[in-house]
Amino acid sequence: MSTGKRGRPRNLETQQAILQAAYDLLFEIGFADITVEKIAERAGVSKATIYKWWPGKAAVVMDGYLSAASQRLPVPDTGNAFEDLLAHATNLTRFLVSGEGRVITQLIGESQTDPGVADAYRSRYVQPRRKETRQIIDRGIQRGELRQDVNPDLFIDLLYGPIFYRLTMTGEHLDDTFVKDIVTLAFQGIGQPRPSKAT
Amino acid sequence: MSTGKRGRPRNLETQQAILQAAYDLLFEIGFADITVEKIAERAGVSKATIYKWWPGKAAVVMDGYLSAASQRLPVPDTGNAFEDLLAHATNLTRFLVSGEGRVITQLIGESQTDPGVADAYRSRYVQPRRKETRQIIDRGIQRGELRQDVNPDLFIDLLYGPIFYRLTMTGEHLDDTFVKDIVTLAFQGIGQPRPSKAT
Amino acid sequence: MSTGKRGRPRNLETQQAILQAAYDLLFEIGFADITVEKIAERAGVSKATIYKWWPGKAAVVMDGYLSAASQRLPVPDTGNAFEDLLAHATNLTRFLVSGEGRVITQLIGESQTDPGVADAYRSRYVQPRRKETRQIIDRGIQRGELRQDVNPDLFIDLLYGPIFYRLTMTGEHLDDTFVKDIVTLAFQGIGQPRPSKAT
Amino acid sequence: MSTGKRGRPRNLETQQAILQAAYDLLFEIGFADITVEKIAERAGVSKATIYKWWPGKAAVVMDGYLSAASQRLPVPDTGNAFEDLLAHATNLTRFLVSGEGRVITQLIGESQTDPGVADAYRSRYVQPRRKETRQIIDRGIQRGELRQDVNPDLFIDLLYGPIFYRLTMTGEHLDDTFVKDIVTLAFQGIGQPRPSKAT
DNA sequence: TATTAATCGAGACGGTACGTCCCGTCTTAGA
DNA sequence: TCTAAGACGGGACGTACCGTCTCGATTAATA
Repeated sequence: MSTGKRGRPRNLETQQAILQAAYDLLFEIGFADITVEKIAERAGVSKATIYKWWPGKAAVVMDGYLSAASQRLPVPDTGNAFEDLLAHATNLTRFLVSGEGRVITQLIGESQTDPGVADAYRSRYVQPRRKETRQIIDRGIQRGELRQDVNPDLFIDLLYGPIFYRLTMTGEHLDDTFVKDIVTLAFQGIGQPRPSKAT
Repeated sequence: MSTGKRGRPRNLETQQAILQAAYDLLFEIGFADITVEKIAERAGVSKATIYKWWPGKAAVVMDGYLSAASQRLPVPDTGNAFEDLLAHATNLTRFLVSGEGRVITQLIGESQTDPGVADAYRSRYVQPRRKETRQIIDRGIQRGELRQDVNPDLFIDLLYGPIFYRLTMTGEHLDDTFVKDIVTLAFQGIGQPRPSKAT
Repeated sequence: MSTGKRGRPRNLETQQAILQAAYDLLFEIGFADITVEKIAERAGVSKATIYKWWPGKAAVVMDGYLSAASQRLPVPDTGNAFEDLLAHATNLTRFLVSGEGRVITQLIGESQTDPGVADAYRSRYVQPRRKETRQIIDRGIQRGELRQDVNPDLFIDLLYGPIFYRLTMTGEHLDDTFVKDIVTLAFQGIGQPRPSKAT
Repeated sequence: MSTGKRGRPRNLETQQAILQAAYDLLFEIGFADITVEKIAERAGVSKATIYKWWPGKAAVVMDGYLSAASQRLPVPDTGNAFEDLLAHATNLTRFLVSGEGRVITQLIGESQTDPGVADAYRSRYVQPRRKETRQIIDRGIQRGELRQDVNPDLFIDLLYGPIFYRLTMTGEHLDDTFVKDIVTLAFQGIGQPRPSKAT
């Protein structure tokens, strides 16, 4: 009875080399200038091997990035929701504007056109990050620091949306001050504070 | 006296035909499948003419889109900032999720990689839209409906960031309900309402 | 043990198809109107493949011609040098003025400008032909019919030079009579015959 | 009559400038690399003007060469046909192998494909030269130094054919020795000298 | 131990689009 | 009226990658 495991097994090192090469190239020459041929050459691998396991350049590069970039941001837990969210958002922003995080915009860009890439990005990057952030928010809600009458996922959109909006669309400066302003504003709301509600 | 206008003048119709062709193709086959050759063929124009005036496909297509898409969103003025912003954001969102507006994500995607395209997009699309929105906000501030102690540009980031965040990154559903929720939340803030602080 | 034959081997049929296509086009539309694209299309081959093995159109066409045109002229051997040379020169001339041989002038033309083509033409066409002719001449010398005090290669220049001179430069009529006249004259010399020298 | 710029046919200067530019370029970059645009630019003339008077690059360049290269070779007249022909052929050869004359091969090459160029070359270059040479030959015939029973035009073919044959086809060395050998051989014939015919 | 099946490097190949160059024509402004 | 400047449609150039396809060599599990 055959287990279907005949033949030369897939070489793990080869896959690693491909992903590593894709990752390195992402920083060295950028997504747009990457080609499957360059990945193959740097990995010391044949093009056919790459096409055997991935549908194309975008998939390899995204896979390469997601595999390597598992260095999670720390999830702060100071006992104060505002402090935690501010710290987290600040960390994220510092990462995004660093050379390291800069490649993310390119992958976001590609994912606008390539559904496979978009899927991978969302399931392997966005969702996990949201889960982390939910921890902070849930703690804040439990402690009564955050509203309880609203779907808390919206909090994430409201806090992180503006950051990515600047990053990918307006191109305006992204720094700690901006993050602090946005987080503060998101906490307080843009509406005029109710002047002595109970009056 | 030479006006510097020697030689056969640039044919305006030709440029129009090119931009129109690029625009049409954007909807018919999508950004990724557009080629300069297809634009040239459809416009009844030679490739060289296109390359004479634009550096490449991305530039033509972006130009074609921005030239055609001058159909401005109406800027509501109901006398109430919340209503105005909600209406405006809702209109924008409806446009973005329509077939018409869907192409925008592709251009945003491309602009992540192509600085020229990003510049064009920001100066000819983002900035004008922000100016419109500033009118609403300024009116709201003057009427005392919106905070006066914060840079009002942040309001825009807080309101519209989440919409584009969903559109381009999380891929989650974008509908009127979400917009209403976000606008409402942005007004109130995510923080627990101060329980009659002054009491 | 590796024979250094890694990779997919070069497809012989492909090369044949390219050379054949180039050869056919030479007769159908002439050298000037040939393009690499036309060769590729007719051969059912991609342009890149052609450029991989030849530096350009001229090289392919010349190669195509030389590969196909190995139909050698017969080398007569009647026992008489004059008869042999006359027959050979007549055959050559008839060939040159035929549709078949007419394309040669175009290749000669191209070789004036393209050193690679000139090299190929000389080593694969001119030299072999000269070798053939040398056989006739050597026999004539051995039989005492031809001068023995002169470099016999000059004989070839003297006999065949005038034929190509008419063909490529003066454009005057080339026929059997002319060949006979030239061969006869080359045998006798243009100088006044020594009037009974020994008298 | 007027010496100023008034009423002076400007186009004559223009024509000269075009022909001069074509001629210069022929030496500087060679026929193959010449373009109408380069001629126009160097002549300070518009392309349209060139196309108004010539059908294309080959025609202009050939015209430019033939107009400039009217520096005739001297036609020697020593009283001896052999000496005259040798001197003339030597002069011609020296000219042909010089940088100056080297461009001729390129024009001969082009004329293999372009009938207009071939016509111009033959009527304005080849025929005049032949006429000159006929003078020498006619004198030789009258003096009894050259055969009288043969069409003297053949003499020219026999003498000059080999020179151009080397120049354009075999690519072998062309020097004074070769010329002397060929002229001598053409005088004597390649056949074994008649051993005292009348004996 | 030999067979068999799969992996893999190398690289040829058909194909598509690139961005450039030049062609030959045409259109305007200026002398 | 002639012509320079130069826009334009057209066509071919030679290049770069795409994704597919042999090859031959390698590698283990199976027989």
